[in-house]
Amino acid sequence: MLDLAVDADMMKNSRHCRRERPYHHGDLYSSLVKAAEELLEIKGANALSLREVCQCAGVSHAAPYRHFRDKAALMEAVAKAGFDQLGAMTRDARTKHPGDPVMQILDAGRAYVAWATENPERTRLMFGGMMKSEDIDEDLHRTAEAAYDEIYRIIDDGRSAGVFGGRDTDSVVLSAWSAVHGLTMLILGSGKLTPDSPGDVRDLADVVGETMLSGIRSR
Amino acid sequence: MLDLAVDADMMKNSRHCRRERPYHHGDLYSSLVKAAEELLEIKGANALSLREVCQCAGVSHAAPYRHFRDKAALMEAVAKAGFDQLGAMTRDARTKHPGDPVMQILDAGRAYVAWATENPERTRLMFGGMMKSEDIDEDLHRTAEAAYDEIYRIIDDGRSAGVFGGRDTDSVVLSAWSAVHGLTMLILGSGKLTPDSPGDVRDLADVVGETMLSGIRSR
DNA sequence: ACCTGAACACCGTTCAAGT
DNA sequence: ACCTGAACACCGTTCAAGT
Repeated sequence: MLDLAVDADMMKNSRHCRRERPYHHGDLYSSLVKAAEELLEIKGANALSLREVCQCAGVSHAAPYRHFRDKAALMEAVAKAGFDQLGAMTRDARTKHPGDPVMQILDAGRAYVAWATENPERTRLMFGGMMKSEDIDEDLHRTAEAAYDEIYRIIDDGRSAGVFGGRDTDSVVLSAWSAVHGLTMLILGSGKLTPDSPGDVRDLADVVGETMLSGIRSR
Repeated sequence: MLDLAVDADMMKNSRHCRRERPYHHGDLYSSLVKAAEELLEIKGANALSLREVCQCAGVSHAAPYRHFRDKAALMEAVAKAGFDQLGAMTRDARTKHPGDPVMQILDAGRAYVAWATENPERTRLMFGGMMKSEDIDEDLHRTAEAAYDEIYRIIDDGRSAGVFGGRDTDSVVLSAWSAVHGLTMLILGSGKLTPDSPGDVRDLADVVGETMLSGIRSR
């Protein structure tokens, strides 16, 4: 809790932090989400305070309560935006390689690992047990489900085409997703795996991706 | 932040919380670790406060600072104990099936997923990015490394025996560990995967384990 | 050597009051 | 309808003082 002056400067210079402030903000909801996303990656989940987010957005520390039930609800909105991006990227990987399920799943895996590596704190937030807690917004659940469905669709199409095997699609999805998600969390969480360039990240994704493919290909 | 009276009762009844308190505690270090482990699983990482841990251990909220640099250092000690258990379980899986690398890795995977499912908050602590931060105790790094080495040894022996393939042992370890760790984190973190019995957990571990084995077996 | 109690700067949340 | 300022109960950390 040192360098308060430095922190203040940093917040002024951050992209989503405003200097001028009319009494009515205009679009405080999405300003708070943007500011929270940015500060989350800078400070980490543990050190991020709602009051900082408010200062960054240029409002008093009580203002968010008009738009969010509490701090957790703001973080849910950040997580939802993340699942939206993840789902969109997976859909892109599918449509980019029509009729080629192997390239679809490999590309989706690369994108998954790359996005998570670039947004580590957001990824940890999304998969850190938040989804498990009782009072989760139905909206968030649906968005996460939609991202999952994109993976399901790649695997299911691949099985229909005879490219992938397995007893049922859910088992194959579970295995493939576990491998990619596991690599992701090991990169984010372990001191051992520390790729220092996007190329390194992609190499790791390909190592795990190839092994995963040998495991799910039809024989 | 409600039910303070209830929480106080709960702490009194918790296993590692003491009622009588001589001025000198005796073994405060390990009492704090035990209390932190227990309260961590009950309240979750976000809601766990050092002051609660102190109350549970029967000392003032300033007492820990004689034994730990700060709150993070106490949590590191909790994580270290977790890696110790994980390493021991993997070693058990190896020695229990001498000469059978397939059963060794399958059993180790089952134990990994089972332990994490029973200790979700500790697992999230261990793999939640803590290891990545700059000022990590060398002790903790060594303990985590020792747990990794147990997995490495299973895979390396299996490759020497011609049971597992792959270009090098590290790639195979990465693939196998990613699959098991990914399943683990999906169970802990996603709302989708919610096994409600140890049998269900084991079934999931076997689904992912079999696919992973098809991927790493020598062909 | 080990622990306490008061103090400090922070935090999330609430609510009457302002615009 | 939207935002502020003061207030409340908490929190991590420090430090002189007690045992």
